[in-house]
Amino acid sequence: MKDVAEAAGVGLGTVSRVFANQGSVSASTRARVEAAAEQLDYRPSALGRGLKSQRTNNIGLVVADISNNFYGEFAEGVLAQAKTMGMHVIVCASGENEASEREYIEVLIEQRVEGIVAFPTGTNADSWRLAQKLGIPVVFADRTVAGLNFPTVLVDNAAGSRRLTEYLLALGHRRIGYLGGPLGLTTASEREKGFYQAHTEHGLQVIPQMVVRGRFTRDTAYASALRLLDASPRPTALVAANNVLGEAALAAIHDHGLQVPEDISMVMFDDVPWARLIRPAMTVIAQPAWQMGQAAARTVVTPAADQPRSQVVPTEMIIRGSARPWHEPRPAGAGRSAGRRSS
Amino acid sequence: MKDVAEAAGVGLGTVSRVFANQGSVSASTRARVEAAAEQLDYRPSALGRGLKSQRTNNIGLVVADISNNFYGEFAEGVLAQAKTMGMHVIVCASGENEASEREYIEVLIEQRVEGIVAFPTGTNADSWRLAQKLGIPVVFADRTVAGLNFPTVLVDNAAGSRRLTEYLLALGHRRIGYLGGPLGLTTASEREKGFYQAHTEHGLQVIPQMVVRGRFTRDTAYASALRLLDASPRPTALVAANNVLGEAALAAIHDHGLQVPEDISMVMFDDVPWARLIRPAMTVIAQPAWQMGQAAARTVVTPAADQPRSQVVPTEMIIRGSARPWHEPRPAGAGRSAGRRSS
DNA sequence: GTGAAAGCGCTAACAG
DNA sequence: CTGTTAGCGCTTTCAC
Repeated sequence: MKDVAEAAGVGLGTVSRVFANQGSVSASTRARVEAAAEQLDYRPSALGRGLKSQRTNNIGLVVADISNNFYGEFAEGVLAQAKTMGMHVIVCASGENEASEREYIEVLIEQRVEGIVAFPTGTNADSWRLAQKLGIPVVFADRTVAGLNFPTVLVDNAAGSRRLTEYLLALGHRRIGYLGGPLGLTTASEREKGFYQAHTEHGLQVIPQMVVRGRFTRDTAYASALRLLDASPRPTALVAANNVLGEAALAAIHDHGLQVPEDISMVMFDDVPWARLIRPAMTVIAQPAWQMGQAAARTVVTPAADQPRSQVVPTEMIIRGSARPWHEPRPAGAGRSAGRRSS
Repeated sequence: MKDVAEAAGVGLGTVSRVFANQGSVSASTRARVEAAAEQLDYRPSALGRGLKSQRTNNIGLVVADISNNFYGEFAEGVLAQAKTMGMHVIVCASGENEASEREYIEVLIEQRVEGIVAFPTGTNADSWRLAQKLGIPVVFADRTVAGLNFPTVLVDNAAGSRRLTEYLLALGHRRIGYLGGPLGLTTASEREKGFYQAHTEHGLQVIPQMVVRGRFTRDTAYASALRLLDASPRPTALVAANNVLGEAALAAIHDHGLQVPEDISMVMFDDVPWARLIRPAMTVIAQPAWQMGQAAARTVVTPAADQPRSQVVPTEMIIRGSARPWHEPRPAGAGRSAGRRSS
């Protein structure tokens, strides 16, 4: 900037005024400054500005895995909203790992971001509290952290899995497998709760071996799915608590030489692209990931009036063809399994 | 920091030394400083440090659409590598839009990032040149920009689509549709070139109506796919130049009441999750997106010795079940189309 | 309308 | 080993 000032033969302040576009500068001076800047390829430094103004125009985004379509859509929403607000986004992938998450929180604090949107692992309450204490607005997406009353953008997880389960129950299924996540994640525990609720409402009991929990990540999901399929007797239908688990379940089903929905019915959370591409397409609870990201970004930069306010966005159940009615096999029982009849 | 110094009863320099972990500080002083910092919830400011040291430890990543699994995987690779190097990543989604890309380049320059990894739209050569001139290493991924000899991480696009096309040709197909991207993207033009090469090598001519170009984004892909399917006679097989186009093609095929591979064979670029989940699974050219991201991030922070060096990563053709042999229908010609026989 | 000067938080060089 | 000081690039009074 100094160089520009010298080249234009003006003071530092004037150059600053030209670039900050405030205060008043005569047209001719402005032109001279701009010419000099152009000539020198000058670009203002966000560091200098940030240091002085105590504003970075940066926000942090902490997701588990950006290659997961759900987070990807969400991130697109955050990015889009950030762009309209002149904000930039530092993205961190925690891998659902608590230590990693804590490190990233520290990083973002040091970066003096003006807000953090995160899918929290469920722990690190102290780190989150610290960020807040240091004046950084935090918005949680998809999940919450025990003991922290932060603004959140959530979906009604319990209702979602309840609807999925009820749908299967209404179809006649009585041996429904549930592929869930670690209970430390509120998302996982709530979805599991919905699964139980649906059973209870129908006066039914959940069969213990029918509930299997893995991590919400690719590495362990397949093994969990296998465990469920190897139960004896095998479930006639299956609820997957998110798209990663659903993907693993479908792969495991195929690897067992089974077909959906002929041999086993299946439904899941998340309307990812492949849910629409497989035949028959998968019945799902669709979460508006992009809008959630947008809402979270908006909330985080315009700190809610006073109270930590939470918003619950609606989900939509999209019925497609991955589940079919099930009837108790005739006593004169035939083949190996069930669910062969269409309605 | 000043507060910490006062609270600990030491000078600024000492506090700095404690946190930068260099110079020597007596154990007792260090302890006192750390206690004071702890007490005050002090966290060093990356802005202050950055301004002084002229290093931000930030890099920029410019992708088209982070919700596209290919970019998502790539981004994961970048993030992972960045983490090991103590770097943080500002992610920008250009939406394949040139003006947007230019803005982001400006932003990243102002942010004083220490490197930019980008999937360039193919234009904005001047902006890229500027970044380089200002001392910011730039690495292009997947594509290049005309007139710019920057380091790149590429795959052999022409070879990939050539193999895909040859495979179809070897299966007997003679009316192969090609769903490609805008020729401004080197990725798109090279893949299209490979399609032509394969035909030429077989002494065949590409049928003009069989080549359709859309953008590499969701909005127009479906319409392009439709155009191809509505050609008369319809292609007996189809090459999609990336996963977005492939997704659109498959959706269009389904919407036409057609099946893969019974009614039409299909192959594509990108081994996305759904390619493995559909039945039969899709034959693809797999690009090692994660590794490409990792390599790009590594390259961008450790500027290649001297020369702009490019690396071409290997692709793998994974043959699955989405294409089948085709034979000319018997002269005593029957129904509407072809490709009904299996080998 | 414009220049000069102070200071944001930090590091590095230099005394002590 | 530690305190002091200057200055990174910018904005923002405050005079003129």
